[in-house]
Amino acid sequence: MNTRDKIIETAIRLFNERGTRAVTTNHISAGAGISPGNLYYHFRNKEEIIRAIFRQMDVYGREEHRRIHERTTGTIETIEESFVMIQKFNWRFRFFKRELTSLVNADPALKEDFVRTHRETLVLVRSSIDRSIEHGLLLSLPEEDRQFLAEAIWLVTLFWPNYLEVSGEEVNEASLQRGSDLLRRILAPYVVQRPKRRSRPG
Amino acid sequence: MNTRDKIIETAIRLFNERGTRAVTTNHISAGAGISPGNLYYHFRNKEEIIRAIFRQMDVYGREEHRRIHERTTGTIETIEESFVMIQKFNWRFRFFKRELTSLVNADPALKEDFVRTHRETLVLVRSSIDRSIEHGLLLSLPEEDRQFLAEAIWLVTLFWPNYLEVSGEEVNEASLQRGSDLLRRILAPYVVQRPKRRSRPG
DNA sequence: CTACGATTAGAGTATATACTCTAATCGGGA
DNA sequence: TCCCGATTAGAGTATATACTCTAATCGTAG
Repeated sequence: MNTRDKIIETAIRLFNERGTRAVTTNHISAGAGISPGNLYYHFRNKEEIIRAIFRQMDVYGREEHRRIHERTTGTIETIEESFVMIQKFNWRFRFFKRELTSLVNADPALKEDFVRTHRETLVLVRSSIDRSIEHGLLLSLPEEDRQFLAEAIWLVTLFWPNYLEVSGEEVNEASLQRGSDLLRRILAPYVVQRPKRRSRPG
Repeated sequence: MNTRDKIIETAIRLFNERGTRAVTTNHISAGAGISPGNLYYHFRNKEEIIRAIFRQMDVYGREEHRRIHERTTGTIETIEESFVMIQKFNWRFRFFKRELTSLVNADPALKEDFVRTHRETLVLVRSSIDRSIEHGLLLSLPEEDRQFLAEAIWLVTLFWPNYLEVSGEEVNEASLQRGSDLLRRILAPYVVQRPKRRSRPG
């Protein structure tokens, strides 16, 4: 692993553990086993490290989205699966979601990048809904309702881990599953296959 | 206004403007027109100021909740009204919601306080749903679904301003209204008197 | 090998920031 | 009036932290 990547990996780890505030560039260089000077040879400043992490997150995220899109048939089960996949992916970058609002507020460049990705994601979710409707898996909905449904899904996906943390709940397999359940219940009324039939396997 | 309150007011203003990270205790004392020594006579440290702000928020919040509870008949309209009221109240303490996860993660005492309030609020929302069902305004739902509905409502209420900010949208009357709309659409399927007859099968 | 650009070390620095200390002042009761 | 505790001023300090500087070393093309 080259020095640049070592810095990024260490930063992700420390940020996840202690938050961007508490972690200094000197901590990162020490953690990566390099000198502060070396760190600053690769990054102009701390903000740039965070931006680089976001860019990596973005690249992985797009891959993830593509994978989800490919295997998604539009059934409620695949939507749930996608949620779980996204949460697992987010776990690696959990500090970012945790501090999301502060981070994007503190760095206009980062905000711009995030907003772009955010909008693209919303389009993806929306198109997934459209597809499900076309395939007769979801009830036909007017344009406006589709958009709102997409936003509801994305809001829950984006903030569920934060919700857990501020609720005093541990973020683990089980509690993430609850987020997935919540999503299912939000979607349930729109699923063509009668939603009231709650005798799933289990 | 006494010195202590002056400090709190100034801190709220500056935190809202620039975030807790960028605002120093010296900024606060300067902004309040007092000396740093004086500030530290009233508060042991910065964390204590934030805790004091939360306590104030909590007191106001409880009043607000009581008022909402009194006038709420359980119709979808009053639920929307409550959302808007809560958002307006939150606006005064917007830094707190913005940095919510970081703040509670950084201060265990604050976290404990917040979690308590959070749980109480969830109970309130839940009882509001129960009441609506009893009055025949919402469809009867099994226990589990009620709880999830309460959580969905509270999650959206809690994170809607954050969602707007990270979406690159301005937080204003109109965008807050969209949050209220979202909430209505989440609830719509459970409302007994169908709000709008849509062209949907069933 | 040599030259040389890329990389790295690590001591060093300017500044910021949370917080302290002591003396002064205020305000109200005796 | 004087006293005395509560309050306030504000210079001062220890520490942290982001970042710099220069010299050393590495890797590789010629």
